[in-house]
Amino acid sequence: MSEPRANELLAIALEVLEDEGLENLGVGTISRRAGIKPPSLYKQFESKADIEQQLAHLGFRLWAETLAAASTELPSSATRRDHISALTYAYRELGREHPQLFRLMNERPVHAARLLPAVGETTTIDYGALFPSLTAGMSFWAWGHGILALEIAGRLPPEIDLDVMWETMIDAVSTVS
Amino acid sequence: MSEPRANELLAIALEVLEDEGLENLGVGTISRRAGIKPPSLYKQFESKADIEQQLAHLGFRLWAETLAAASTELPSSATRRDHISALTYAYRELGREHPQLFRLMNERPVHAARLLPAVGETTTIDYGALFPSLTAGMSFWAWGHGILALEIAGRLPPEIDLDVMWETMIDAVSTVS
DNA sequence: GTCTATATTGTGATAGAC
DNA sequence: GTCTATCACAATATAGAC
Repeated sequence: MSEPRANELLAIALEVLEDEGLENLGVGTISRRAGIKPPSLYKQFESKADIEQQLAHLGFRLWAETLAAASTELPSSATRRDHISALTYAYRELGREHPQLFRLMNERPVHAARLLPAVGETTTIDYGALFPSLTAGMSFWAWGHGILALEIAGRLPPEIDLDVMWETMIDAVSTVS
Repeated sequence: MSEPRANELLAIALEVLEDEGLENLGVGTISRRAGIKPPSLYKQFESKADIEQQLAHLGFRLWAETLAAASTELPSSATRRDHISALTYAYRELGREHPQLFRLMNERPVHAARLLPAVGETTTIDYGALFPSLTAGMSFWAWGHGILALEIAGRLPPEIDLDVMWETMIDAVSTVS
């Protein structure tokens, strides 16, 4: 199921994902870059869907850990705005470093039952203290998600200032009671 | 290039897109539903990419016209918040009625040069009067886009209240100077 | 405008030998 | 863990007859 070799191959799959794009992630492209033949992949993974699921899992853990680190690294004097700002920029940076992984994680449904146990352990942020409600917090998350998704998709005109778009978000979210 | 028959086939392609999903839109599925063979499609369209581009074009026109209508239908006594609210709900409704078209339009770059002439004519909303700047307006658009994208992708937990997410957005956007 | 026939390429996946 | 060989499809696309 999860021999050491599987982790190597998963790292290679992640490279392929980012270098060649979500739609070109397949057993052919992965095995080619790994220097092996497609059938060899099936000794480590059950199917293509299995590979994608493990990549997504890896992504959710990366996101959770990175955001938690960004928040806990702040001095105790940090304001609520500081926390929102730090989380926002960490989120943006993750998306820019792993745009295709971001797509893999967010363009399809998530099977929470299989995912949350492993990810939940690394999530130490008290979102309830930061946002008026879970729903409001999710709405703000959708804002960041939307900016990132549009940027990654190449849907924003080149003349607009992305930094200002993010600042607009941070300002608005920070001033909401 | 654009005989009457092409419009019929484009309407059928739109049905296929919504019924079978963006990843299953192809010359096979379209021609099957049209009751013809794949080669016949190539008399009306240059390629699969051509079909997708025309579908996207149709989508951008639909969006522009529907949003313009939602805004101009308001009474002259309507407040700024009324306009934002009307635009938001129209946008949400469009995405819910055409989720796969929404994906087709937004998950890939847009070739503005080919698209904007036809769409621009139908856009009669003065966004400059509604939002503090073009960039801020785009940021708010990204918010709606994000909520819709996450809803369509099935990424939101079932227990959260989508209406409240949208209201959170409308409230925040309306109170920004 | 439609068809048959075909070309080309690619996909995910399995069996079984080494 | 790796390979060769193969399967079963499905994809976009073209040529040319009707």
